[in-house]
Amino acid sequence: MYIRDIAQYEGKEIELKGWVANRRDSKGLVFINLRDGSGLVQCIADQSKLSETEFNNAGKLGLESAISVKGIVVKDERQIGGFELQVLSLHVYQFAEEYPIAKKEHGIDFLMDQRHLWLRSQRQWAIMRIRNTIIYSIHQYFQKEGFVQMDAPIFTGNACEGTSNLFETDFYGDPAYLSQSGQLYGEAMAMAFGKIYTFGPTFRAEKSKTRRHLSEFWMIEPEIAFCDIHQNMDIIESFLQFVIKQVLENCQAELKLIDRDTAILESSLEAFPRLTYDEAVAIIKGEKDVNGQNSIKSLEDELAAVNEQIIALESEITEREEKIAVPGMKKGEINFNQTKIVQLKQALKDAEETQRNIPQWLASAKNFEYGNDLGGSDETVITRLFDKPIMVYDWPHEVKAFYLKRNPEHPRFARGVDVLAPEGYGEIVGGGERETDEQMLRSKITEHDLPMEAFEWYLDLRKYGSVPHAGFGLGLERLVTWMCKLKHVRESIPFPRMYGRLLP
RNA sequence: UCCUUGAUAGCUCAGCUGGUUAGAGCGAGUGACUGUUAAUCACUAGGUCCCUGGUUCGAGCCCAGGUCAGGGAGCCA
Repeated sequence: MYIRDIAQYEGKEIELKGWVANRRDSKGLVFINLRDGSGLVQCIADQSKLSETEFNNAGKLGLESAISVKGIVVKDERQIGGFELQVLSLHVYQFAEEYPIAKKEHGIDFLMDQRHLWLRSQRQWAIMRIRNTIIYSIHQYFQKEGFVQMDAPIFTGNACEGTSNLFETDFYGDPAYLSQSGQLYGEAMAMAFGKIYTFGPTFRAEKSKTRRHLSEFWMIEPEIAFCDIHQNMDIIESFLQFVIKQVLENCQAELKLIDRDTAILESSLEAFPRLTYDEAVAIIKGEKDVNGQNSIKSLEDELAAVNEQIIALESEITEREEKIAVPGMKKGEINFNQTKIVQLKQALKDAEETQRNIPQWLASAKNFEYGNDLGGSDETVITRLFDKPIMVYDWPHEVKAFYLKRNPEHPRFARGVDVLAPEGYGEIVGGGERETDEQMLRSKITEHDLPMEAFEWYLDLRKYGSVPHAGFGLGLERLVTWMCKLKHVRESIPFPRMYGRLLP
């Protein structure tokens, strides 16, 4: 019996097992918010309906104590799920020790240290359930489209794209690296099965400290034989839209719990704009407007808005501080104002950080040098102008991986495609059409200063039935982060691994 | 690796221009209250002011070096 099914049992007696998410008492009454992993329900322990021991135990329950209760389900519109439980008997599995996560705001470092417990909180529960729906619908999409799920190795002997820093391990005395992409193996498997996808962990040893990086994350990499860049973009679009639709249909409650405004998810069900690199650069530099919006001007407007917001926050803080300094105010009102002041100061800190960042982004956008890869801030700048993901394709070949095919009409462009999520989230997918010509690949491998012998098996794929093919890599955590509109990827995975974070 | 912001009670923070015995709220403990939603009210306990060195009659506050953390750049999904 789980809380999520409680509506079917109105007026009936049921048994629930779970943890105490909150407890309050009053004379003769104890209110217990019970959490069982499937949902939350308030249980009322009434002195007149319980034995003395049971009632005393109810009053002693600390947060996260484990209990089971039997009782009658009663409809009550005031409650979270619309129902509450009138307790008839209560069994205690364990009285929990003092729980470190208080019913109050905490700093991120503290919460990350308590990640094993933080996962129990409502917001994390909602995020992880959305993550689960995303994973499930990814499999549903590919399975219904006839893709075969296959796994690329995690230990590899070579740095596949020769770019990222890899984690080195000892493989029976030889150096081996943790995989940073299953891409090349995906191509081999696609030549065997036509359409495949991998879904596995990926490792990057970058000392990145930003809101979009993890050292260990999950990547989905489909690879399709007989597919060009445009068909590849069609697949990316229909795939992402399927996932978004599933989340919208199945996670309404979770989205509401985390206050996700779903307007952008809904508009993402319309066709994604497809821009060439040249068009994207023109937009970033402010040479070309989008829907009447200019990137440079919108940044400047935001900076002005942030400046105003800072002044407003500062004056509200001063005002409230002066108010509580006057003697005679009731304690409850002082508390309320103090809590408010703490929140306002946090908002002020965030605003000041934005205030420091925007000028850097502006400078980066204005001085963007044609031919470079888009930086994190450039992605932020461009995606703020759209209400759905955008696809940028045909990149200068120098900035992209060696295995990408050239545009046959304009060989200075490689047929890569990046999908940038809206609302400033940036790259969630990177992919493209692969080079099919063996000699071309050999010269690119030499050009990138990569060890030829490590790629001989890969080059074999171009000797035996080389065909046009394409694929892409989706960063699961980045998709979860955007869809939940999280501030940081670290909240999108149960136990994040990042620079400086190996525990818990 | 670079730029930037920070570290004070279990947690979130205040602490003025360097000045006597370092504060609040939450949490914990005790008590009051029969409908609470982070309940409320009263009382109690709770401190290596990140570390090392320096300046000073005097340092939580100033200076130097370090550690850890937040944000950004680079790199990327």
